[in-house]
Amino acid sequence: MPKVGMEPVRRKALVDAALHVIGDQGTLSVTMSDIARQAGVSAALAHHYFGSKEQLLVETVRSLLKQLRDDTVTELRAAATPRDRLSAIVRVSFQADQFAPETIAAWLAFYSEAQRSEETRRFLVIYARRLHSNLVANLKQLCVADDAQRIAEGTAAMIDGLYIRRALGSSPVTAEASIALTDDYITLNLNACQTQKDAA
Amino acid sequence: MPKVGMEPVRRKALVDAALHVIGDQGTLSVTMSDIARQAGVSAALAHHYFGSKEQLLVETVRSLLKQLRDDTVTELRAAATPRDRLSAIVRVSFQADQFAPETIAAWLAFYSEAQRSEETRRFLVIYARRLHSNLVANLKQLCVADDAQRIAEGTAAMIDGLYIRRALGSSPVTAEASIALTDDYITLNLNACQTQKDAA
DNA sequence: TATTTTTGATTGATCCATCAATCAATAAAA
DNA sequence: TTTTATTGATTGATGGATCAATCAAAAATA
Repeated sequence: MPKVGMEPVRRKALVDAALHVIGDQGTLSVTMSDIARQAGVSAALAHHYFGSKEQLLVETVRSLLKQLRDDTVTELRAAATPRDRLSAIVRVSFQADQFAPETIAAWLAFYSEAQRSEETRRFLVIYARRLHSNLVANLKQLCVADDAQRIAEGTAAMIDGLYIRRALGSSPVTAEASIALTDDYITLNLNACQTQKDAA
Repeated sequence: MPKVGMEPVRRKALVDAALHVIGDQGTLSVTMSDIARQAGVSAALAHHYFGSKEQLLVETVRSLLKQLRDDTVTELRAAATPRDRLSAIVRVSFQADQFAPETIAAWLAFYSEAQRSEETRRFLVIYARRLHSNLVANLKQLCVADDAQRIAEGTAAMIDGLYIRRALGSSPVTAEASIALTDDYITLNLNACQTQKDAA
C-alpha cells in the first residue's frame, strides 16, 4: 500500500480530521489518536508529519482562516458597489460551512486556546484585523472616516456575537436572520450618517 | 486550626480560586491541584467538598452567573424609565469586574465547555435568556413586539461580540466605547421604529 | 471539672487511566 | 539497496480520584 508522495495527502487529511474532531468534541483537548483515527491513520504518523500536536493545531487554525479568506475573496469579486461589498462580507461570515455547528465549535475552541498559544492568538488577530479593514475600506466610501471606524467595530462585534450565540444553540438564529440583523445594522448607521450630512 | 463550620468558607474559597485560575490560564484544563493551591488547601479537600472536578466547575459558572444577576438587579433598581433600564442592562455587562480580562477568559472557557457539559450549557442558556427577556420587556414599552424581539437579539449579540473581541485583546475596545456602541445601536433602532410609526 | 467519645477538617500517599511522544521494525516503491 | 510510508509497542509524565490516617474541636459522660 505505501505509495510515494503521500505527505501532502496525509497532511491535508489530518488537518481536516482535526477540524472535524475538534468541532465535534468542542475542545482542543482531543487526542492525537482521535484525530488520527478520523483520518484513518495511526497516531504515530500524525506525529511523523507534524512533529507535535501543537503544530498540527496551528496548521488547523491556519486552514480555517484560509478557507474564510478564500470565500471572502470570491464573494467580493462578484460585488460591484461598496454597499454590495459590505453585504458580501457579512454574507460570507454566515455561509453554510462557516456557520455549521462544528465549525463554530472549533472557532470557539481556538478563541479559548488563544489565551495560551501566542501563535493561535496571532492568527485570530489577523482574522479580526482583516475583517475590520475590509469593512472600513468600503464604509469609508459611504461615510466619513470616523463613522467608518465605529460602524466597522459594531458590525464585527455583531458578527462575532451572533456566532457565539449560535454556538450555545439557544436562540434560534438562522443564517438568514443573522445576515438580516447585521445588514440592517449597517443600513441603519449609513442612513444616520446621511441624515447628519443633509442637515449640515 | 481545624475549626468546625469550615465548609461554607472552603467552598467559597475554592470556587473563587477556580475562577481565578481558570481566568488566568484561560482554560478549564486547570488541575484540581492548581485550584486547591490557589485556595490554600489540598486537592483532596476540594474533592471532599465537591465530589468531582466537574461539580466544582459547575458551581463556578453558577457563581459567575449569580454575580452578574446581582449586579443587574442593583442597577435596574436605580433606573426609572424603560430607556434608562435598557442602558443599565448594557452598562452592567461592561462593568469593571465583568470586563476584566480574567473574567472574560473564564466566560470564554465555559462557553467552550458548554459543548460538552449539559449542565454548563443549561446555565449559559439561562444567562442568554435572561438577558434577552430583560431587554424585550423594556423594549416592548418603546416599540412594537416584533421590533422588540429583533432589537433584543441584535443587542445581545453585540454585547457578546464585544466581549469576545476584547478577549483577543486586539482591538482597543474600552468599556466606555463598548457601552457607547451598544447604546447607540439601541437608540438608532428605536428612532427608526419611531419614524416608522410617525409615517403611518 | 476532668475524661472519654464522636465528628468534622484535612492531608500524604497511592492507584489507575490517559496521552503525547519516541522508537524499532516492516513493507512497498525506486 | 536505499528511501519513503507506516505502524505497534513502549515510555514517561500527568492528573483525577480514593483512602487510610491525623488532628483538633465539641459533646457527652463521669
